[in-house]
Formats: sequence, structure tokens, C-alpha cells
Amino acid sequence: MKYTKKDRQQLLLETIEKNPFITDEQLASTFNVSVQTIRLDRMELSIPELRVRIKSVAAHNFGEEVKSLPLNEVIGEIIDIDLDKQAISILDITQDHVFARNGIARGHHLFAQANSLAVAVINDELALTRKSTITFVKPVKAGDRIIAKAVVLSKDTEKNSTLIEVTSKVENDTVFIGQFSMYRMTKS
Amino acid sequence: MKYTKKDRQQLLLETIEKNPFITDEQLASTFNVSVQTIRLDRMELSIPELRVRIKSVAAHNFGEEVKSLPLNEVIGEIIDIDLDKQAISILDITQDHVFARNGIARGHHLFAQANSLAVAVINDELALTRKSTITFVKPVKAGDRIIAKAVVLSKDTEKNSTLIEVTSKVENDTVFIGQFSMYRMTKS
DNA sequence: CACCATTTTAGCACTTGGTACTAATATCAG
DNA sequence: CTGATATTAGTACCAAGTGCTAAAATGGTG
Repeated sequence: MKYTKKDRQQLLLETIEKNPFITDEQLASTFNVSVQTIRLDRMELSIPELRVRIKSVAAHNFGEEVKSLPLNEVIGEIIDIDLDKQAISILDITQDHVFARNGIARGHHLFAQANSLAVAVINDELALTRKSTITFVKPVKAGDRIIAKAVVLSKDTEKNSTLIEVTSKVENDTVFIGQFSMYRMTKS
Repeated sequence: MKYTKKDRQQLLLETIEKNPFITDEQLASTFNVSVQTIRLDRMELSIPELRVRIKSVAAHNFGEEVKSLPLNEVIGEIIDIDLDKQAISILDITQDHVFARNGIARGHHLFAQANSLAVAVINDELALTRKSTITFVKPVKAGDRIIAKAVVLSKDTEKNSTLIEVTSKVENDTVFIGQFSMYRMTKS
């Protein structure tokens, strides 16, 4: 039982999205069509070939370097950073982040984004959170895109301490506010 | 001025470590040797070819992405619960929870465990965190087992508000203290 | 210096997972 | 039945290799 061209192409998209490591040959056999058909499909959908796909997956991790911290440890995607001054990150809330019951995001995701950003904005080998006061202003739902902005308020070089305020918004509505007192580890 | 075989191979290791996306041809020209020499070097050092290297970087990347998702459930294992009074949970800290740089657990994992527990202890349809003040008392390392205890301090039925204190310990050392002001969603 | 081992280079056939292109065949709709 | 669309087949070619053989170049030792 073969799919229509449209259905197949839709499935193809999803399949490759789910597993970018699949070859045309494997795709051909799972869809019971010839390799050439798969190639045509990929062209129409402008899906690159296996190696390019793999490379782009690999490059994602390698290409963008945030100086203060390896990217994979940061929750949310940092889109702007001015070390020791301010930083902005984006986190898209999906079904995975919310309570099944009411679709409201669990608090620790907002905290994780804000805390990650507070760590990242500090221009140092490594920073640890010492104290924090946070307020969940408004519930966040699945589908929302949280934009968190961290601002360095003050630095106390004596105490190796830095005060940061993170404000997270969804479409200009403030949903979260957190003050973070960070400890700087100024060693090499 | 050519390097000795040993020096070249050492540099080769570092170069590929730094940039796994480099071809043998490029390597050959940077070290002023033939492509074949590079191949021999790679064999002796058992460094895989470009495509395999890229693929492993990508696979690692892809795996991480999956790994970062299990945040949707309760963080930590609840081992004792007395609804509306107190609850205890355990979280084992692994390499995945810590900063690669110094092996110290990222703060949001401690917060997530405490926050999850605060939500769970409330005997209600669902609870949301409203405000929270937290203190990271002592760094937690990979291999540590965090035992978090949540105690309900007070209930204000008028305001649908509950105050909870969570104390997390590693072998009787307090590592984290958090006060959580929770909002109760009475029936929907 | 000569000799032998190590190191380096060269060349060829073959592999994967493709691209680019041409051409033939199926399938379906009006 | 005729066209258009969709599918399959086949060829030449590419990148970045592996595997293998063989010839040079280099280097240290007696």
C-alpha cells in the first residue's frame, strides 16, 4: 500500500527530522519506492543529503561558542550577550515543559533558563548561584516563547559577588522576575 | 622546517580535537607532508576519518538533545509523602548534572528537585509556585545523593496560599534551603 | 662510506552516499 | 485515448576516504 506523493513527502520530512542519520536507500525501502523517488522528493522539499544534514547537526554544537560556558549546559538559546553587562536568551515552551493537567509550565524551567543566563552573563571562568529570590508573575503556557533578559546590577569585587536581575517575558508580558546573587570563582 | 613524526602526531591530535571538520588534504598542507603520511598518522593514532568524526559529534549532539528533555516529570524520586504536611525525595547527581569545568552541580537541578517536591506535597488538584527565596549553602558534586525534605509551614485558605520550606542535604550537610510560596488551584 | 630500518611518498582499485542528467515506463484524470 | 504527472532506471561523476603495493628519501650505526 503506497502513499500519495504528498503524504509520502510529509512523512519524509518528519522521518528525517526525527532521524537525520538515515540514508536515501533506507528511506526508499521504508517507503517502498525507488531511491530516485526519494532523491526527487528531497529536491522538491530542499532537504540536503545525509552528509550535509549530519554536518549541520554537528556544527550546531561546535559553531556557536559562548565564551563563558559550553552551550550545551545552558537552558534556552542565548541570542545576545554582553559579558558582565547583560544577556538575552529564548526558550520555547513545549508540551514537555508543562503540567498535563492545565498546560502551565513548571516553574523550574523558568528558573533554569534564568539561572543559566545569570551564569552565562558573568565574564568569568565559572560562576555559582549563592542566593536567589524569584517571583512567578504570570503562568506560561505551551507554545509560549520566553525571552529572558539578565542585567548585571552591581559587582562587589571584595566579596567576589555579583548581583543580577533576570526578567522573563512572553510577548511583552512579564512572567518571571528573579534576583540572583552570584559567586565568582576568580581563579585560573 | 618539518616536525618529527612524534611532534607532528601530537599536533595532529590537538588540531583534530580542536576542529574535527578538517580533511586529510587540509591537514597535509598545514603540516607540509603528503596526504598518505596523514593517513598513516591517523591509523597509528587510531583517529577515524572525517565523516566518522563528524557523525560522532552529531550523534553526541543529538543524544544530548534527547537527554535534556526528561525535565517534564517530577525531578527526584519521592520516597515519603504526608500530604499537606511534609515530603522527602532523593536525587542522585551524575556527570550530566554538573559543570564540566569543576564538577559542581548546576543550581537549577537542586531548585527543580525542591520545587517538584513543594508541588507534590500540596494536597490539591494542582499547585503553582508564586514566590521563592533560595540559598545554595554548599556546592554539590557528581556522585552526591541529595535528600530534600519539604515541610508545610503555614496555610492561608483565604488567599489559597501555602508556605513550604525545603531543605536539601548531602550526608547530613545542608546544601540548599528554599522557601516556596505556593498557589493552590482549588478545583477546576 | 655502506647498509638497513624507518619514514615518507606515490599510485591504483574500490567504497559510500550522494549529484546531475537523460530517458524510459507507469499511473491516473479528463 | 491522450497528456500530464509520477516513478524508475541508468550513466557519468564527486568527495573523502580505505587497502594495498611499491618506490623513494632519510637517518643512524658500525
